[in-house]
Amino acid sequence: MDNEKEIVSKNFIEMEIEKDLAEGVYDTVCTRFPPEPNGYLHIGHAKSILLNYGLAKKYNGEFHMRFDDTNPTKEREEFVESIKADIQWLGADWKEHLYFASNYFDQMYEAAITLIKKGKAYCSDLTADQIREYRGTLTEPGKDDPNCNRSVEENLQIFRDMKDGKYEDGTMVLRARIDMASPNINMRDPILYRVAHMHHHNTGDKWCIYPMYDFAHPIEDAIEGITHSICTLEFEDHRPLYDWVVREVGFEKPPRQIEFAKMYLTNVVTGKRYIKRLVEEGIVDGWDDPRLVSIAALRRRGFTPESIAKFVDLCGVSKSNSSVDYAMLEYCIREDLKTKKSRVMAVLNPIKVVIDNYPEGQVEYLDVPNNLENEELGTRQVPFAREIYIDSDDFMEEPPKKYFRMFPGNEVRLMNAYFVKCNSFVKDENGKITEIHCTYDPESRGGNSPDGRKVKGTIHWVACDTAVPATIRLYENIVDEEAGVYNEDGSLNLNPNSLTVLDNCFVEPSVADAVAYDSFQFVRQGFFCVDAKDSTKDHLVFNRIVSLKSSYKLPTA
RNA sequence: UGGGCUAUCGCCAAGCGGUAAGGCACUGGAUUUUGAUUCCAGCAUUCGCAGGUUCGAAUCCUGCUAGCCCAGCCA
Repeated sequence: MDNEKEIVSKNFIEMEIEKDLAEGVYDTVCTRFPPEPNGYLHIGHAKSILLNYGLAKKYNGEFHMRFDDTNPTKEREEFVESIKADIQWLGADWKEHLYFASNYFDQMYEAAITLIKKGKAYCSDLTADQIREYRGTLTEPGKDDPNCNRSVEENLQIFRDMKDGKYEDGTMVLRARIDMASPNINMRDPILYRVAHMHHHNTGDKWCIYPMYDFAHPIEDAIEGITHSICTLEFEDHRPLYDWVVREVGFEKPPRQIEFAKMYLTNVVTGKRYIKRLVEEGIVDGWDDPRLVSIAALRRRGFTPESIAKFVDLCGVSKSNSSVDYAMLEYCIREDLKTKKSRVMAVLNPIKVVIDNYPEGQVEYLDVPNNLENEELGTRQVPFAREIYIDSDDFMEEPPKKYFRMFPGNEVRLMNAYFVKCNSFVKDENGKITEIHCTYDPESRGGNSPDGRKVKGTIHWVACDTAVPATIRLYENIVDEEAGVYNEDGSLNLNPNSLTVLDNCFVEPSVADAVAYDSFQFVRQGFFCVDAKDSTKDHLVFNRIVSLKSSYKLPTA
């Protein structure tokens, strides 16, 4: 229509795809997300997943889910299940296209035979150390492997023997014959197959030789009819080899590899090995600890799939290494939850307030809209009584200028309830305020006064007798990557504020009906998510997703 | 001292020879039953640096500089 204000520019990958389509290089688009099942997915993977899925969708193509399980030493069934769950949660639907690289081992084996027959691959009994020496260095060319001129027949025989288990691990490899003097180290006769007598989670003990990534990946893509094989920048140097493999093995309409920059979040640890250590050392309580940025952690912390999709979209796709502000992620979840979720009341640091002129023992139920910006969310009944809790931040004995919450003599609005005026307060022997006394205006029920008088402040509250006790955990990101995840002596460099537990909180009773993992906006305090892991009927546990912007700060001067 | 890639506002990011989009963050001001939201305004005379070509360059050329990646029988 004519209200298309947003002119969304295409990213460079879309440009390439459209060029390929226009030039007839490919007729359709087929993308894939090919993780190795060796850990949990994190926010960085979300970008790749949503990018590949989005591209397939945009060009009416196919999106494949494929486990790149060519190295049994690192892979586990547990991870394939968690990865599938995370991708489904993100909404990337692979339909019937779920694949395992290990299911192509036969074709890969045949492809290797083809190369051997063409004289493009040979078997080598050099040790790992020798292979490294022969490879040369970044600045010096390598030397030919003494095995490189073995006859085709002999290579074929040795390769079969490798497959038949006649060689021990590390005693024989299959190498591609390319160019030991190439300035690109990846082209210096890369290893195609290694021997590993290992049980594989999918193929069991059928194989004792396993293909290397550089050989397997292009074949996997080609077999599935992938058109655009999108990966991260560190594989740029591998592209010539990728192209070499699909060409020499003889695939028609071979896939094309395109690389983009990984996404990093500022001050957040995304490295698998660091997270692994945090988990193993018990610093966090698992891969889904809300302080981490694994997909599972973000889910538990309360992020929605939509918020992550928006985030990925906002970040864009490019080839320059970058680190996105965490504030951007927070913005996305705020945007998403803003109109979708109920806005409920909670008191994080309670102070008791007694409304002296409210009848003792009376409880009335106030009809409260769940979200003023979204009428579809309806209303709920919130009990009001003579004794309530308010947040200690919402009262000051001696307020500074421009403080318009509760203080002696000031009238404020209890949100959706009544106007109240503070008359006095009680202190204990330490000078701590223990109780506040107010009077309310019965005419102001619902939060408006018939005489039209205005109040500056609106504060949240919870009736004492019906309040549900809660624990609220305020998570900060666990590690400041800029300062280094680990110190030089190996000790952990943790953010001391990574977890603050408030265990004397109260929330309004309607929240107790919450569904697991549902999120709420607590008035003034920000967005929180019920933590299904630790909540009970009578005691709710919340994780904070994000605080609202610019809360009131006391003037410094 | 080899090869590949990247450099546009504090952070992302458009731009592809015609005179610097947008978002986040931030700062003002208006509205407001959340000091939120919404709204309106402000926010790069300049595109890593230095030359050159051109009527005209962030965009083309040359030379620098900085950062990232590559020497796993990992992916």
